[in-house]
Amino acid sequence: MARTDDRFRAAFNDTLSWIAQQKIGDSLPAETALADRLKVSRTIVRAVLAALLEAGMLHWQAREKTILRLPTKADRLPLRDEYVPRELLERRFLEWVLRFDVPAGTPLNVAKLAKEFSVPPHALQEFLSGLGQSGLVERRPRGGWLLLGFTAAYAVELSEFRSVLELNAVRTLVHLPRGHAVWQELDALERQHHDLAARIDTDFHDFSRLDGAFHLALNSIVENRFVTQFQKIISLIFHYHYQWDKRMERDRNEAAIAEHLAIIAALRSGDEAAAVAAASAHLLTSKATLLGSLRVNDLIPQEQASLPE
Amino acid sequence: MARTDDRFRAAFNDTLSWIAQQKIGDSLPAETALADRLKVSRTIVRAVLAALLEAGMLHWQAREKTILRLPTKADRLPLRDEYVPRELLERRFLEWVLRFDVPAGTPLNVAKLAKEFSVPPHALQEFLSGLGQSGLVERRPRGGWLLLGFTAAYAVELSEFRSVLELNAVRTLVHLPRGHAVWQELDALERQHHDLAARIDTDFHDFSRLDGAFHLALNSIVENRFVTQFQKIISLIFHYHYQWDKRMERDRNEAAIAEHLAIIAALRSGDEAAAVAAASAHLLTSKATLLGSLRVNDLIPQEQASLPE
DNA sequence: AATCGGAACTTAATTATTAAATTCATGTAA
DNA sequence: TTACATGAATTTAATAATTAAGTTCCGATT
Repeated sequence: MARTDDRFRAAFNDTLSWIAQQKIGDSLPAETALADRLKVSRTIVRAVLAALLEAGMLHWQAREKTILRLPTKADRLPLRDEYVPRELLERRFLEWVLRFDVPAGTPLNVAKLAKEFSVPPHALQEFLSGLGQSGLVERRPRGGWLLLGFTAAYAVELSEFRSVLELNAVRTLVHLPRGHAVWQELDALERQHHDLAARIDTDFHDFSRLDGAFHLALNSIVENRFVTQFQKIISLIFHYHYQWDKRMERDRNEAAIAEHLAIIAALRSGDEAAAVAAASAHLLTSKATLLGSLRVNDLIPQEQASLPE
Repeated sequence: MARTDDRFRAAFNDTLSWIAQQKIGDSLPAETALADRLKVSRTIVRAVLAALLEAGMLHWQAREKTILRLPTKADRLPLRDEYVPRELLERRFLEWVLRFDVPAGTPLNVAKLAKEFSVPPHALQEFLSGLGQSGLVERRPRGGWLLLGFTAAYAVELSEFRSVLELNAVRTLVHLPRGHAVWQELDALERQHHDLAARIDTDFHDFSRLDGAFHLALNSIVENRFVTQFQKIISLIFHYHYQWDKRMERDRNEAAIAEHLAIIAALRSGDEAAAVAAASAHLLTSKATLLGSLRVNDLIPQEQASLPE
């Protein structure tokens, strides 16, 4: 077989559900209307109508489409075990890589991985191609992929790149007029930080989310597709690691809250040097934390094995 | 047919060439040795040997491989019109896009484009997936690609991102010890700039290359895979545009030389603020030039058409 | 003992097939 | 007559099937 007919099946079942709410003798809307409703092309609508005709549920001649009988459960078409959507694949793959089940430098087997992640092989291929940008994975000259992996060097460079982008954002932000929406956002974030600080002993887990929101707010003022794109990768990776390194989590988070508050204060002061200094300090802490979490997971020691060419 | 046997054909022809230099009755080396020499797997070597046997050129039994006759031209296998290697595809595609034979917002037809660029469709697919990073192209939800194109907004954001990265490099560079190799490099570049300035009336075309070398040198001190990766895209795009916009080329280049020299001087002074200022000025000029080249090519006016969903 | 050869087994590049979208032409009812 | 519905053909891309090439394992030979 070639392409799957999942789309047809879903449309067919949806149509059954709709018919079930009608009466015998009612007629169905026009093909285009059905297509709109089902969000599919007319081609599928016609295939559905043909199937209904075949099942004796419909009288269909030209524009006349009359319901002959109501559908039963047996009429429904079974859906094949669905493939995982792309976004979930991304999550799973990153989790798999970052979670170190895989040593750096291993060749990836597309067919096997595809099965493991329950996606068609070419979908994985495409995903990996797109991942080239992240530097986590590399194409080998004659076929196959190599997992470069999340090494210490990678973490360092990622952190440094993050600093470059974020300090740039801070430098811009500090000079923005007070009317800019970002200041309100920072006010709200400040309150949330104070709030979390007060109940840090029990709720320190909530920091990961707040951290994400804080850095997103800082960077939101830079409207640049390249920055945004990298921000996505960066926050994903930092997010994952924050979640896993459980050592001293409460204390780390408490300290980070203080650093965030210091940054907000420095930004408000309008003093660029002070804001940059506060942000730098926090970014350094962040970097150290990320590296620490690698050590915990025993990922640091071996520098990437020599790659087979 | 499935996979091509180009690799086999090439190996076969190579082997013929080698045999032609031997004498009848000589014997061939071991399979592994041949595989090493031909840079292919033993599977192919054995296929080649089998083909030689078939052609009556070889007596082959177990380890005995004796040449029975020397090959003629007729023995050579014809190679199919070869597919374009990936790198050339990249060049052609970028040229095609940046040269705006294509309006922004057009859907791309993979099959057709693949034919046009003489690559197998799936190779183009993969290429496009990898191009996602550049923001020039976008995947549509249910199949197909959309060329976002090289719009004015794109050029602006690219320039600004470039500035962020390059100013960061400058900030680092200015504090490097005088013993660092980059200072020698800058000395050499300075000489080349003076040299070109002296013969600018005739040789202004040479500036494009010198410009590339200068910016590469600045950024070379930042050892960061993400920076490097972007640098590649950036220099590619700027390079193309410099080549095409022929207005005032001599004057523009002369001015740019002066700006480069100012940057070098400021870097030498060790004054970070001055260096950043000089670099900023040049980056602004660069951005203006890039935008100007877009205007020349009539790409600015229409903001991206509303994209079909 | 070290290397070579035979052969099965993996892996991924390419082609072929099919579902679905789109387009164009034609017909019908307001 | 005109707007909209239908019929049918064409185009497009997702998936499966096929085949070349790479890898590994094991027994044989020097």
